[in-house]
Amino acid sequence: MQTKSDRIPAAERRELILDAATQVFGELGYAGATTDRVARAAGISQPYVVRMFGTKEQLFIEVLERSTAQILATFDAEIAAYDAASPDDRTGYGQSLQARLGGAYTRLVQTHRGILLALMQGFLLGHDSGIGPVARECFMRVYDRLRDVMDAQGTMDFMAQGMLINTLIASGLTARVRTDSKVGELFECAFGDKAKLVVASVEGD
Amino acid sequence: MQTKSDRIPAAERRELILDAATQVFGELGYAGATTDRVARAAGISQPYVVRMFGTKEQLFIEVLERSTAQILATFDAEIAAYDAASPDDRTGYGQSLQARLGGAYTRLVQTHRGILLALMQGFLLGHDSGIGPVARECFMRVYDRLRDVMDAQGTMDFMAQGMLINTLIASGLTARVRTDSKVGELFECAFGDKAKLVVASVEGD
DNA sequence: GTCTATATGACGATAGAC
DNA sequence: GTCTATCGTCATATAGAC
Repeated sequence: MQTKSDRIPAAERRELILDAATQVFGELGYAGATTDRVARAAGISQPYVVRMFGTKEQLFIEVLERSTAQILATFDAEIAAYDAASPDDRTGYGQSLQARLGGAYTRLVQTHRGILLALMQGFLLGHDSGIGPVARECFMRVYDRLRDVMDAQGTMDFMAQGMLINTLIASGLTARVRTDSKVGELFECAFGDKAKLVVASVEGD
Repeated sequence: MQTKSDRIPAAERRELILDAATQVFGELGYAGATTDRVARAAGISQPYVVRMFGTKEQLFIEVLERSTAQILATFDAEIAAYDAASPDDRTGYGQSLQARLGGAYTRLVQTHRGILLALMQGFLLGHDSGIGPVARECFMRVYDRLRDVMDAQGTMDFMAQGMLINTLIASGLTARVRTDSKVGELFECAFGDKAKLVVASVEGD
């Protein structure tokens, strides 16, 4: 199956594997996912995945850390854009910035759902002595960054909505939006005018 | 190991197994849990667990359904108590009832954490063709019941906070409440004056 | 009603060739 | 840099005794 042109640099291969692993772990969870499924999603053999990351656990940890970094980068960009747009007006800071960050999260749901789901799967693994500490650390990194630009209650509300959104996506309720009016109503509340966009993006898996 | 006095009626044994399974699945997730761990938590042999429920999947499904029924019963009791206390005043319905239901949820966290965590684990399994539909159904049953007594936005907010709380518990951040002031602050927002009580109850696993 | 023994399959990880 | 082959472990489920 292997031809000469399939050989690519390790650093690049790492990223491809991490992309695949983020998707697979996000969908199946840590225990539910297999290194073989990750390998197939990345188009390589199972032992190569293990060889490159040492263990399945280490791979998952790297997925969690990369996902967190990506979320923070997304938020940072939004905050920077906000600061650039209104460098003088610091009074209404929290309100409008919160809306911007919400929009950024909604965009993340559409384009990089895997990183949100993989993190969510990690959060539910607090009991695990290897993964638990990493997952908590990731959670707190996100919290801290948001807390820099919002008050405690605002941060709590923002993250709560994020967790609900993650749950709605992970549970697959998106597929019911058109047939169940109650679900549709829920999505309107969670995503506002972006609800239809989000649902469409999730359907095109 | 078995003595005559260990033999108990099947119906009663079922409940004991379901109790144990709720705990184990809540902590380790569906894929991460083993029927052997459930069996040990219930004080019986692994094959007996399988014999009684057919498959691990079926056991998990029954856990999800029982947990949902327990949550709904808790809410129903709270709603009934509220109706009894103020049968005439229907104007301020939503506001105060919401606080009551929040209190009920907080009590559930302290006394029956497993049912919330097991459900949460189920919600993240939307991809699974056997469990996914059941989990979505459970989610919607809770949503529908709350929606009967709140508007859509209120229901969304309530469930969002619930999902955040579930995540905080599952991730094990409770253990950090005393050492990390940022975490403490988060819990104050999530649980208000009940924060210390909740933390204490979770620590006494 | 409950156990022991075990068949069967799956998964993570290692060895070693190319 | 990547594969094939394979080992050891563990987990679900079955068979059958008590």
